[in-house]
Amino acid sequence: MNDALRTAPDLDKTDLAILERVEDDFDVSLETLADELNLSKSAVHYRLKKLKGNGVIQGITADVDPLTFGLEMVAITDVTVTHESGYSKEIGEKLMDLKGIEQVFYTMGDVDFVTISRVQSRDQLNDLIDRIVAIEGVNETSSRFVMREFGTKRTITANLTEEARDVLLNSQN
Amino acid sequence: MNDALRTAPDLDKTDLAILERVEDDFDVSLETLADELNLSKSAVHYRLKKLKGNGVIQGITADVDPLTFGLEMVAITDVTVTHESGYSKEIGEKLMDLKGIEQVFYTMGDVDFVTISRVQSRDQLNDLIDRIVAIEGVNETSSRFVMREFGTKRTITANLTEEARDVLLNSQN
DNA sequence: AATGAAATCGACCAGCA
DNA sequence: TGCTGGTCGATTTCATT
Repeated sequence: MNDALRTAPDLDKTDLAILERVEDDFDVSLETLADELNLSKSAVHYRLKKLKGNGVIQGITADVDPLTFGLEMVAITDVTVTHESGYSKEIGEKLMDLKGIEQVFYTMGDVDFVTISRVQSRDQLNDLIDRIVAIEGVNETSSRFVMREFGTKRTITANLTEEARDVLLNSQN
Repeated sequence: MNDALRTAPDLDKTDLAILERVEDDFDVSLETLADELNLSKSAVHYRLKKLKGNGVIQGITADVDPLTFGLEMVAITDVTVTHESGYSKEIGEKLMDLKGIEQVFYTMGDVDFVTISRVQSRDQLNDLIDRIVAIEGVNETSSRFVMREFGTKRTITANLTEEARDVLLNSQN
């Protein structure tokens, strides 16, 4: 069996249906889910609890509007580090610790890190870049402004190919 | 007043405290929140409902573990489009519609789009890139593999600078 | 793994500061 | 407008199958 599926203890299509629903919107009543799936409310609850317990559902979070806080500017910044410094893990963590940085990726190739940050203004981005460069081992940075963000689709289930779905459902069920 | 704050109807520090909590973990009881904030359960509920109503909280979602579904490969892909095609909006939406693509950014500069995708394998990434190139108006692509992802900190409140906090709290309260 | 009943918690309402 | 306490409905738990 695929090593990557080791943490996926036999999900069936009911679990998948639940996940698809709550990943997009957790504010659905058990009754609605139960009706849709022809199950009792308790059964749905039982499965949800199990999915939380085994880590398939990692958490329930509220999505807060960035614009409410004036965070209207997004930048993608390439960060290169000095080749002597093998401290990629430490540098990555220090980048994550900076206020304004949302995501940090350590990549293959000559650009070492890619960060995505959300700030209020160009000044704030300049400050942020100063703090990036101040990190020990960081060589140089190069930033691009984002003009438009196409609705972050961070739903895992929506990103599954049909083949991936089938593999999952046929593995045990 | 800052135009960007037009949608932020006078939040006070209690609202901010609630947001910080539920943005990280919505699975916290009203009673716990009420105790922490020295408020009644009803008051917390009242504020939460308001925050949902005015769009500060955009939704409640379950975070699903990508590895459960074998989605262990992340790629950052630069997409350039032909300069004749002014259909950036359409192209961006078509990119978002592709299975595997999580985020799409339209940027300033010579690289037009940056996409972040999560797939199961190199083959799946190749398929995805084929589908990207097949989109009308797409010129060429260039991908980088992500070797390490430093914990996506997608909490807005955690990314606020002290100054931003102060501006918010002093604006009305 | 699923069910129904019992306990607990959240959602809503009327009234009040 | 924001809060309180109380009521009702939903969710969580548990014994049982």
